[in-house]
Amino acid sequence: MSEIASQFKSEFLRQFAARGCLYDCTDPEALDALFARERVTGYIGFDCTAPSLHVGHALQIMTLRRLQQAGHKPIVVIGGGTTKVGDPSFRDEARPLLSEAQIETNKAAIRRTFEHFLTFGDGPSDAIMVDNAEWLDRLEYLPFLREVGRHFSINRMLTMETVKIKIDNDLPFSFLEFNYMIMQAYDFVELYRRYGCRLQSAGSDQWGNIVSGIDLGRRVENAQLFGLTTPLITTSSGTKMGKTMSGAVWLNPEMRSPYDYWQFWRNTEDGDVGRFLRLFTDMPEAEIARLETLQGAELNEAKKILATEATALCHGRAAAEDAAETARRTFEEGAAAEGLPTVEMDWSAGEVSGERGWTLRQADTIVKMSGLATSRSDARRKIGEGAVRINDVVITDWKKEFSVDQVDPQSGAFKVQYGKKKIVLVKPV
RNA sequence: GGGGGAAUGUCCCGAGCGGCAAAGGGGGCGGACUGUAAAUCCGCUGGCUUAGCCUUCGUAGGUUCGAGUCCUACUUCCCCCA
Repeated sequence: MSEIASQFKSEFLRQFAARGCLYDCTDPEALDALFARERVTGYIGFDCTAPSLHVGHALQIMTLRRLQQAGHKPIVVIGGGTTKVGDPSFRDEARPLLSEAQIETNKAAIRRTFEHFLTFGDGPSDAIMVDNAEWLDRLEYLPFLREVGRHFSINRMLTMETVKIKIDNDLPFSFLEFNYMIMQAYDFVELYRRYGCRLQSAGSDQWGNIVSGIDLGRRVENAQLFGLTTPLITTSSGTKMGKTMSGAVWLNPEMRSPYDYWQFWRNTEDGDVGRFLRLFTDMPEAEIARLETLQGAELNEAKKILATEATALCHGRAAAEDAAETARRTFEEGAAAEGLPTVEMDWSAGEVSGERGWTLRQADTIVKMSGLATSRSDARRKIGEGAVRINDVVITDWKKEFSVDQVDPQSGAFKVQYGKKKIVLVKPV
C-alpha cells in the first residue's frame, strides 16, 4: 500500500496509508477526491458485548482520531441496538444473548474510553457519539421489510464470507444473527440521513457489511457512500495481537490499570515496534524511522516510547508517565515503587482461625489476595513453580507465615511478585 | 413428521473396556537462556481448612459397591428421509 500512498492527493488518505492503517477502500479515487474537497463525516460502530473495549479496537479508535486530526468529523456509533442482535462474524458458536440490562451497563462503561482519543463537542470537526438503539429499537417489522428488506438479495447474502463460513462448516446460524448485516447496513444509511455521514470504517472482516450499507444507500437514498477497512493486526510471530496474558487487553482503566496497559506495549516483540508505532501512536514518521533502526537491547528504548505514547492516548499523558516511571523504578532499580497496582487486604479478618489468626498469614493467602493467583490452590501451584517472591525473597513453602510488621517499610505493603513482570503491592489494613 | 448422530476439564480442539480429577494437542502461564523481545528446552494449566476431603463430563432421574462410560426422559445442535 505504500506506493499507493504517495498517489493519494488528500492528506488523510496519504497519511493513513503511509502508516499502514489502510487495508482496502471502495472507489479509492472518488474517496480521495472527496477527502481533498470537503470535510467528511465518517463513522465506526462498536458493539457492547463486554464492559470495555480492548486493544483489538484500538486501531478503529485511532482511525477516528486520524479523521479528526485531518479536519474531518468522526462519529462513534455505540451499538446498543446491534448488540441485541449479535454479530455472527467472529465466533463459530452461537453467542449467548446479552440481557438489555447487561448491554446498558456495558454501554455506559465503553463510552468513557473515547474521551482521551477524540475531542467531542458541537464544532464542525468535533466528534459525536450516538447509539444505534435510537433508531433500531423503534423499527417496525413490516414497514422495515418493505422499505429496506426488499433491497437485500438472499442470493447475494449467501455468498458473503461470514455466511459461507457458517454454512460450509454446518455451524448454527439463526435468523436473528442473519439480520446483523442488515442492521449494520441500515445504520450507515440512517447516519447518512441524520448527519450526512459518507464513510464507514472498520476492520477488514467487516468489509461485507460495509459494502451492504453502501449498496443500500445507493438504492434508497441515491447516495454515494464509502467504505474503508484496516488490516487485521497480528504479531510478527504470527499470533493475533492482544489475546495474550490473562485474556483480553482492556482499554477501560477499571479492567486493566494504566500501568498494566503500559506493560502490554512495553512487551511488544522486536519485529513489531516500528509497525506498532505507526499504527497506534501519533509519532511522526521521521522519528519512527530512527527508532526502528535501533538494534538489540537498544530497541527497548523504542518499546518504552511506544508504551508511553500508546498509554497516553488511552489513559492520558499523566497516567502514561506515571506508569513509565513506576516501571523504571521497578525494573531498573528493583524498588517497590508506589505506582504499582495495589490491593488492600483485611489482615485481621479471614479464614485463619484461633490463636495465630490475627497476626500471621500464610504465603498462599497473601498471594491469593494479591490477585496474581485466582485461588489458594493456584497460589500454591505457583509457589511450587518457584515463581513467587514476597518482598523480593523467593517463596518455596506456601505455609511460610508472615506478620504485619514484615511489610516493606517504604511502601507499607508486601511486594508480591509472580514471575519477572507481575508485581502487586498487598497492603494490610 | 420419521430415522441416525453429537454434547467431555466453562479458552479451544479432542481421547475416554463401569474404578477418572479423566489421555493427547493448541492456546495461556511459569522456569532456564536473553534485552521486561523472538526462537528453543523444561514445568504448570478443577476447588478446599491438602498425607485427606469436595465438586466436575448438556439437564433430570434410574441401574450398580461404584457411572463421563449402561438405561429412561428432557434440552440444544448436526445429518438423512418426508
